[in-house]
Amino acid sequence: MSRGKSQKNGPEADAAEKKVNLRELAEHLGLSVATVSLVMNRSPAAKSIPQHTQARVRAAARELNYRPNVMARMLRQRRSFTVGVIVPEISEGYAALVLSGIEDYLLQEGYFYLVVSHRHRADLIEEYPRLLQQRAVEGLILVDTVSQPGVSVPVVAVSGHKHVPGVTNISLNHSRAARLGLDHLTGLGHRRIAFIKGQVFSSDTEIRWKAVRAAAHELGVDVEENLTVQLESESPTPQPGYDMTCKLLKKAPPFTALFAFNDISALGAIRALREAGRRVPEDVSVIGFDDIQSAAYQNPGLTTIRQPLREMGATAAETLVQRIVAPKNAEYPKSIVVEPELIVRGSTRAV
Amino acid sequence: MSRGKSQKNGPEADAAEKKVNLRELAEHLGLSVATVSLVMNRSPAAKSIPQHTQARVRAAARELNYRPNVMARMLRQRRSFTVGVIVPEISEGYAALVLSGIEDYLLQEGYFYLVVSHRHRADLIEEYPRLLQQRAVEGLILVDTVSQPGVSVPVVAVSGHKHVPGVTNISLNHSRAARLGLDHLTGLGHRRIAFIKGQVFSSDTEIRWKAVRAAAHELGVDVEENLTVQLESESPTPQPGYDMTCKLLKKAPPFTALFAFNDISALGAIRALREAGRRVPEDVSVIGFDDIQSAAYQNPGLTTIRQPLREMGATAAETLVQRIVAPKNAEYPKSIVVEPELIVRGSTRAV
DNA sequence: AGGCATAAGTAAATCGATTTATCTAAGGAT
DNA sequence: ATCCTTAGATAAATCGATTTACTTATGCCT
Repeated sequence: MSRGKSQKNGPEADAAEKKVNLRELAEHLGLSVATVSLVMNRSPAAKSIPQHTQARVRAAARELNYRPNVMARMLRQRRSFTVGVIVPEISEGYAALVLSGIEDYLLQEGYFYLVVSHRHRADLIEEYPRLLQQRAVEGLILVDTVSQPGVSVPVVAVSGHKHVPGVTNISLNHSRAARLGLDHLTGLGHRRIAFIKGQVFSSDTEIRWKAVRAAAHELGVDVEENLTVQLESESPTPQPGYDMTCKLLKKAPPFTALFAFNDISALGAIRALREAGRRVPEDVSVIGFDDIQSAAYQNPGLTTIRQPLREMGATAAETLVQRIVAPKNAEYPKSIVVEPELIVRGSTRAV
Repeated sequence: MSRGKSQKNGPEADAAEKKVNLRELAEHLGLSVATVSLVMNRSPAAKSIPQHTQARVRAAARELNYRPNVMARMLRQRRSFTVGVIVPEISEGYAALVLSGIEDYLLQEGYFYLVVSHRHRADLIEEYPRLLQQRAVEGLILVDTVSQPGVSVPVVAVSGHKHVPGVTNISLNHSRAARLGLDHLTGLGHRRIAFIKGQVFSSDTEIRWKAVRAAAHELGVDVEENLTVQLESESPTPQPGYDMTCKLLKKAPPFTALFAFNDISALGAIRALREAGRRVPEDVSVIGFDDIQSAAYQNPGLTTIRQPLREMGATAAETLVQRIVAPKNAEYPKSIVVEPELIVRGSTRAV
């Protein structure tokens, strides 16, 4: 209470309570709703209304605390200034960073967004695009989600790779990413490298794996079947990475480095290695992917391939907004590629 | 393409393209819009309409792929089925988990939510409640955000502690939490315990610190001024925890345990301790707070006081929805308290 | 035959803005 | 005196549903 604002501290405090609509404002002014609306929207048609009247209108609007009803405006303009965002899960590093980039751009442009997370349930992946469209979103951003939305609004897919009509894909330069990672490991003298592939449902799994094999081939590194495992569970925690590394440690020949699908699984891998008595990085170097916020604060700090996730989100939002305001059949980018960056920390070292 | 669905696979595929509205549907049926609306909404007033006609209406709606326009419905019913959520930051950890709980409940009840993050900027904390209300949200959830929203919709504050009219606070039993943590540390024989307090803007900082001091007093533990530091930066990373632990290591007398404000700062603390040559947990035990998802996968695993963040989010959403549908001046809970849990992992051990 | 119920459905108001086409009065030109 | 232009505004349609208060026809009862 000590520093609380008083609840009623002026004439406008009362006015703020009751909502006044355009008609009431117009009556108060002795003008028509049309005039008031034109003035409030600074419409070009308001040019014939003298400055004096315009000022009077705006003063009254402020005084009565007039706020246009968005639902009415949306209905009339057939625009919602809302976009839908579909993510697998909010509670993990990847999506949270992308969302934060999306938000930055959208709010600044006057849009809001509705988020839904499908947790890899196929029925929800099917249903949510429809549901959001019924909610009148003007566009959709899919984050790490493979879907054929039968939609009539613009769609931008972050980490999308399929060419689908109506969809702009934002993706990392995976060839370069793979090359960065393997260059780093081979540069440190590693030859026997284990790999953790992503879950089948992750949209980057396939393309990244292809890129890794291509890069390995270029560098003359063997990608051995029995040094390769694939994440399986849907858990957004490091657990799947832990599980698969345990499996690797059981079945696999010795290896000196591990290339994980992402940072989260790298954390699980490090834990499994430690428990098996293998030190990181002394015995095994581990490299992750993404550069989530806590990667820098692991012990040791996680060497990783950074994806510019926040920028990818912002770019997705920017592209989507451009497509929303563009004419119906305008051209649009089918694909936007962003560049990775190698972040060297303590989890990798020379053999 | 190989497993893509065909783009046009039936008569309804075309119908799905063009939007049909209520009037058109009614014309197609040779009925009035009133009748069709009553049937589609299963309104009690539709009881006089024979089953046969009702079936006909629904069949046509399906066939023409009729989807009611939400904006029109919202306008008429003066309901948006949307709530606003204000968080400091959509990053990993705290807010992400709470959001995920909020989403679980809201979607299931047919609500959507708009998220905004203020990043501790005072102007945004002021502005966003207003902005969201102009967007016609029916209620507001504040997550870890201290604010006096001058609002006319129900508000639920997760980790809110101030008694503000119109606000329901959801908070942890901090006395018990502090007691759990200190019981654990003293049980392990620790007496010289360092503390990291939260940032001044964090809504839990004050109450948690009071609780810690009270618990320490009960247990006969000294809380020494020069073993206490306070987080300062706004960064959502472990950096502030790192910085303050460095400071602690410089100025402070020796200590055997560290009680961090949250898990994120505990990670920074561990890094700082390591760099100073102090092993965790051999030389210093570290206990965190929150139990974020990666806490279990630190090396060592982080001992922490678990807040049921997901449940807190779900409870916040549930309470808010109840308040939204309740009559205008109904009673509502002023405060809901949830219980913490001690999670013992590898970062603490006996002296 | 007259009165009343009921079934089946509809007309019209309403939510609150936006926007186009139109109106009036005053001034200027001829 | 008449016509034209312009400034200053407004009436009314519209967006697409919801919902209340009716209407009309039919059947039943006495």
